[in-house]
Amino acid sequence: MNKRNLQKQRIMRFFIDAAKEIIKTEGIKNITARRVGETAGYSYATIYNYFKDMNTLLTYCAFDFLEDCYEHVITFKDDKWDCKEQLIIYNIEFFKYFAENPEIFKLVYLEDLGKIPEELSKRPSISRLILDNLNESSKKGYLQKNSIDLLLELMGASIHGKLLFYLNRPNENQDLDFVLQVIEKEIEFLLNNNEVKNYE
Amino acid sequence: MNKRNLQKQRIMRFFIDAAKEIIKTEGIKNITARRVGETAGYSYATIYNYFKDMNTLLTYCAFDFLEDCYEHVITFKDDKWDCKEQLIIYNIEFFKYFAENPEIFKLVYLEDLGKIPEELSKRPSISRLILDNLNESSKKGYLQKNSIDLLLELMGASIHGKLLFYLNRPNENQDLDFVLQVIEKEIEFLLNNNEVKNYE
DNA sequence: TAATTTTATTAACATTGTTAAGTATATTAT
DNA sequence: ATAATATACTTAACAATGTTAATAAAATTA
Repeated sequence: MNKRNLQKQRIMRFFIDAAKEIIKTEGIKNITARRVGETAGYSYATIYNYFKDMNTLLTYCAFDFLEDCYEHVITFKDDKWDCKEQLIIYNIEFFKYFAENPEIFKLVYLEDLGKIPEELSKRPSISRLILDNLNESSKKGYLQKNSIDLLLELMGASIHGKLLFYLNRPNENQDLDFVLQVIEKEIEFLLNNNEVKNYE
Repeated sequence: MNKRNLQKQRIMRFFIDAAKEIIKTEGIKNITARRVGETAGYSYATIYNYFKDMNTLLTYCAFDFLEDCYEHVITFKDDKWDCKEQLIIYNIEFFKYFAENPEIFKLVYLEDLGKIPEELSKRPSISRLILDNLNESSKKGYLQKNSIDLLLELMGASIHGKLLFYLNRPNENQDLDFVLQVIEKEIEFLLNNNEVKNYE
């Protein structure tokens, strides 16, 4: 019976959207089953008819946010850019998305969500976007082909590490624009220094 | 009255050690005021005579663990190593410390500890250790002097990002030895590719 | 319309961090 | 040494939380 399923998906969506809204405004620490229920227009206990527990609901939110992030970044894809510039833009916009939504970062990357439902694991990923770019950059001679994997891993780890420091170290109080500049410089450093020497 | 203070420090230590033990064994999610009190040999309410709240106690634990981590890493300092090898060893041992103690990583880097008491902010830091090494590596010609800051930042962000993925992605189930190899390769990549050309 | 299944709510429970009130212990003054 | 006082600790209580069970309401089917 497919109608059943559609209706179920819709109600789930109410709860997910309610939870996302609360996370963005009140923060991950202040989300409660009761608040989600109220915002969604249901009793708090109804959540448990649709999600095993709060953690499961939060996991849905996390993957939803990841998709939102992808949508944000892909907005800045433009063929007018040279692929090195494009790579920098991807990284900067990715960083900005979470820098402007600290609570989303906390949910997606810092929260212990436990086992992830398989259905959620396969979605369009930014990692793929960067990989494609690195392949193109390699063709253009910005880096050696056998460095692609290493650079993908290195850039990914680095930008997440930076976000971790930027968002979880209230004392240090880093300036966003400065961090963005550092990101740009690092990427230029990584590509320039591994440029294929054509004259060899 | 200094005796008072000494006694106070001692009781605080009981609670801190109790909390650290619980975090290591039961995990950060399963620590409760009541358990800490019991393990320390006091009532749970006594904690509040020594710490403003649980978060403050956890913050003390976090900085204590950071010191333990430093102690662990410094163990592997040895003049027999070339400074590039030494740099790899520092990074690998740092990674291993948290890889073997996931709950410590969660507390130190992922937990939202709020404002950090000033007294805790100044401790021997691994970042300093790496910086010294990079300066030495630069003298030996493994990298250019004006790349030191960038590499320090890049390596630091990268290794924390890797830890984040390694410890918070139970589905992906990465192999520790493989990650350690990647770390080694990345450092070699970063130093080799920026070697100062002496013949220029 | 009656019977049944599905969906949602209310009430209750155990656990949590934290506080206030009270009790024991140690310190000081006489 | 004993009374007065300050310090250290505990017990009891509170409100908030996630979750479940019992119950009511609504929708579907017969």
